[in-house]
Amino acid sequence: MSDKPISLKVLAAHLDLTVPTVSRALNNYADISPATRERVKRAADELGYRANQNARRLSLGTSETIGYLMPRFRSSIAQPFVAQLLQGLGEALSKRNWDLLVTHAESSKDEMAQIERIVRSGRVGGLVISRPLKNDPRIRLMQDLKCPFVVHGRTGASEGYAWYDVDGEDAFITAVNHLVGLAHSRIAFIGAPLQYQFAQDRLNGYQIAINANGLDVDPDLTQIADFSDDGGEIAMNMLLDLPQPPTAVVCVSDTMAFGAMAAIRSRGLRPGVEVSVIGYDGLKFGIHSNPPLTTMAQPQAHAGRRLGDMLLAIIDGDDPAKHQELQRAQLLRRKTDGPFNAAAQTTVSFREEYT
Amino acid sequence: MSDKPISLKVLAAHLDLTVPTVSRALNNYADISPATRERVKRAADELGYRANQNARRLSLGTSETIGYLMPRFRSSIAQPFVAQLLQGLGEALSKRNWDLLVTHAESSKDEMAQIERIVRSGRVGGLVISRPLKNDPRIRLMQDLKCPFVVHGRTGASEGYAWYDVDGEDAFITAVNHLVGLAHSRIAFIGAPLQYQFAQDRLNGYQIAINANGLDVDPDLTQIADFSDDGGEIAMNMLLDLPQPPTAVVCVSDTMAFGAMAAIRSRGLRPGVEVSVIGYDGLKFGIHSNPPLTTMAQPQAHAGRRLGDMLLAIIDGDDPAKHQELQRAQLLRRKTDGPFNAAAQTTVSFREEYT
DNA sequence: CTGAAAGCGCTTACAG
DNA sequence: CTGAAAGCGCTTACAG
Repeated sequence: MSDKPISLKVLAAHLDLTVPTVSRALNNYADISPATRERVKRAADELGYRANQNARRLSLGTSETIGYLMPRFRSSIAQPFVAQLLQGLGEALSKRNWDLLVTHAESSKDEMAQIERIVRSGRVGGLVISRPLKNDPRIRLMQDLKCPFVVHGRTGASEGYAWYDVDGEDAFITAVNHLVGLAHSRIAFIGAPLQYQFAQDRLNGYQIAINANGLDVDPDLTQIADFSDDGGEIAMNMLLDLPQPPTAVVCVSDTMAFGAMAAIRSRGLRPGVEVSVIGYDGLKFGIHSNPPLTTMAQPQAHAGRRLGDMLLAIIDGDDPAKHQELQRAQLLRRKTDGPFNAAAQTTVSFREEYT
Repeated sequence: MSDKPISLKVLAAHLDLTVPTVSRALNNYADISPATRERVKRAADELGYRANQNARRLSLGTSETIGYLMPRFRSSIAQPFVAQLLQGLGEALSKRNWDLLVTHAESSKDEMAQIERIVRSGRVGGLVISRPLKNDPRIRLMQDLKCPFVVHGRTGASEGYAWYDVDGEDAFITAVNHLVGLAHSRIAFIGAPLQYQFAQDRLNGYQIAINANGLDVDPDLTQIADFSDDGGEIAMNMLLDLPQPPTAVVCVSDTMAFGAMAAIRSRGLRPGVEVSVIGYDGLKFGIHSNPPLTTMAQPQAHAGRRLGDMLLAIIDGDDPAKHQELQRAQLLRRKTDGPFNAAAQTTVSFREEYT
């Protein structure tokens, strides 16, 4: 095994057969005698023959490749799960020997151009789109291009295309109810810009649960900030500066929750004691935060595998609208969800009033 | 813009020109009249023409794609920087419109087969290999296949191929010297299995610095464990169970350091007070650990970009041996490196002897 | 059961 | 400056 890859022509000559015959033998055509099929396969193995994919794909008219658009990130802490998602996708694709193409774009405009390019140039037979906006132009584009795709997340109008999502509304209802069960009544929400549908879904869940439990709907308790730990910290500081600060807060991501905890600690308060915090994502790292973060956990590797399977099925002709999968997040209790207590509440107010 | 991608043939017919002429116009051949070149380009834009890449690449005899082998991971916390590395690689490749193919493998044997397959099938023109073993069979394989590659890290014999690495030996000398400067004298090492060259390099640095400072070379102070937070925790527990436990520890990764801190805290000790801890990687997340982790930081996005640039240069014909780049890690002080103090030392011994 | 023909959609000498 | 020819390495009807 070495040097130039060996072509079908060379292999055929070596076997004293014709190129098409060898091709059919390798591809298990029924009309090839078992004897020669074996002979061909053996020789192919010995010579280390591998079909040239560019040629094969040109002939077949398919790229046997799917694309993944990496979410752009502001904060370097933001994407710990990309590796897991890619691994899951890879597993799904490898069953059929498809390739995974990863692209990233600097801006939304770049991204649109990028999509158009890789689709129209036949580089991919399908695309995975992450973290959609409420009204995401990429979805419209993919539909125009008539290229199969699957979305990790949902848009506002989630009909007519394939997606895999975790129910953020449900998760935040669960989180708020859990805090209410711990006797909290001033519960705040730290969110991300509402252009992202996931941010809206989670806010909806928060609001539904607040109303259902008959709690104050104080607009000051809803803080929207940059989707990063710094954003979480800033938002939490705003909340703690309120005349009547919250005793508990739910955050749209673990990363934002880490920032929120930093703000809480910096005032001499203890997450889970004076102020409860619940994150979202279930990052393994949350075990090591100070203190370990209670969170709504979602399984990322599973997401990758499902996304890959769905996309392949659609490429095979399935109706995209039939592939919509909603997972539920699970409350993962660690150390930042504590019971409300009046003493702590006083401490908070005290600090705010007299310092 | 919609439906079937439009071919050169259709575009040529539309323009009343022949296919080769249109091709040359699009590729800026000098022997095409400026007038028709413009006319062709305009039409191409209007019709949304994109050259079919499978055809183009078959004709050109190049895949214009490089491959990245995802490191396999035991622990889900282990790969927070894959996304950053991919982003850096993507940036380097996008300058020339090359694609990035990502693969993963279940086992080392699978990985070898995988490499052989994607290289011989012409799917990639080059490969990025991560986290090499001391004597890594993948490197030999790539050389046999005569396929350009670049290694993220180094093997034992690092000659003759291209690599980008951070100097682990130097980093651990720096870390140990820093602790010595804080008056520590019993300094432990928590490492990963020595089959990985990076694990060996970092151990070497540790040993060099221990000797250079004339400290005890107590073999019990060197703990090799699984490359994960759990591994770090187990190793730290072994160290704390020693008759004379260390007052400081250097860890080969931030993840292992997080585990070590968990072990320290679980005994009622404080990282950075009773036991100092220095990690390696500079994960942003370390800001949020308990307490914030002091670490030897390396720049990951930069690594991706450099790796991509080097590989492209080699594919263009550069001598691989000329592309070897060694970065230095920087000490990033947060809160886990504290001065040695006798009182703390007593506390540790006390706990161990009487409980 | 195997061979001879045609085509996938490009690019690149080679003519004129 | 543009056209007619050949080829990249496969696959798939179509003959025999």
